Amino acid sequence: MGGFKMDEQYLKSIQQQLHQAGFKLTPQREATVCSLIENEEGHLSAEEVYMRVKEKSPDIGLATVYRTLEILSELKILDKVSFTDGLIRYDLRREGSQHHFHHHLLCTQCGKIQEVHEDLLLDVERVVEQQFHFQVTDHKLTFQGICMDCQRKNREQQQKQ
Amino acid sequence: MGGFKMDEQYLKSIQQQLHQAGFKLTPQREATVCSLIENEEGHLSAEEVYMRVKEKSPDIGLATVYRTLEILSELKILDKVSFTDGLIRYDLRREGSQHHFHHHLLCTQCGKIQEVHEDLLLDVERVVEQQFHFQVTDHKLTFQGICMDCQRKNREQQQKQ
DNA sequence: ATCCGTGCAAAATCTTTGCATCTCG
DNA sequence: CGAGATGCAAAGATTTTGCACGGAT
Repeated sequence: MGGFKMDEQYLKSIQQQLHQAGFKLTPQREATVCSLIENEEGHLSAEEVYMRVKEKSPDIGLATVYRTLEILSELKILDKVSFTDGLIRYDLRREGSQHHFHHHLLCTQCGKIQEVHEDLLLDVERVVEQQFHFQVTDHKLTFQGICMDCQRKNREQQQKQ
Repeated sequence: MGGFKMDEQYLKSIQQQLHQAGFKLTPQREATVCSLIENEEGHLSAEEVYMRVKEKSPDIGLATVYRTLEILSELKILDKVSFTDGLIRYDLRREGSQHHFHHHLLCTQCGKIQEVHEDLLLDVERVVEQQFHFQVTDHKLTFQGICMDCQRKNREQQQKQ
């Protein structure tokens, strides 16, 4: 919506999923979904989504945002994630409900979170199924470490000294 | 400590780590650590730890349990984890801070959580480091799916019908 | 008219903090 | 003895819920 490009296709697809599940496409829900798409990979908390939605639709209530996020989670359009602070954050599941959730790389130095959409766990899941007889349906994987930028900064810092 | 076997060695090691980090060895802290060891793989919440500690040491306060859990987390004796409910749960890190955190298998049918102490991510970490230039220091991996017991139950259920 | 959705405010949870007192080392 | 730890209660923070009203079919 706003100035920069909005993934209309994706928005429509989500609206369709809401509709097919019997939910109405209210302005509040549309505004919430738009904010999520505009901040894709932003890993926003409920409060952060609320603040962004409120810029465009000032009359919306925080409870409505919570209720919408809950619906979107149930429909597997979103996944709830949580990193360093205890806050629940919401992450669009672009891969769809039929694929496994994407991975995250969390930099413990700058806090940045990078997404990995390639599924790196196919082999590991085979081991889990064969060795532990556990039938995998999904996964959540986060690597903690130092991102490329911080590695570079750290090297530069060392050279100065 | 109570009726069943208590891992004295592990308790001592944790007390030593507390001591070396400059913390006092109070009865409350000992009771908290004991409850955690007795309920290893229990993935207890703060409230659940509190209730268990209170059985042995009725005068302890919930705030003290929170403060102790926070200290143990900082010392990497515990890891905070979170599964289906939003609650923060505490998981003893037996592998120590020098190894990567163990994996979890969460059964979405019965809610049981199984631990996998073998590190299945060595190859994947190599890919992450080479392909994404991300220097991995730790990871958190949870598989969702159906545990062996539920698979069996489901098969038996199907045969009846 | 009916059903669903909404905003507001209150309630419910979970967690942290301030402070007087106590205790380990 | 003194710094750190504790218990209690109060405050904070986050999330859920109750309820009357509103809007679309």
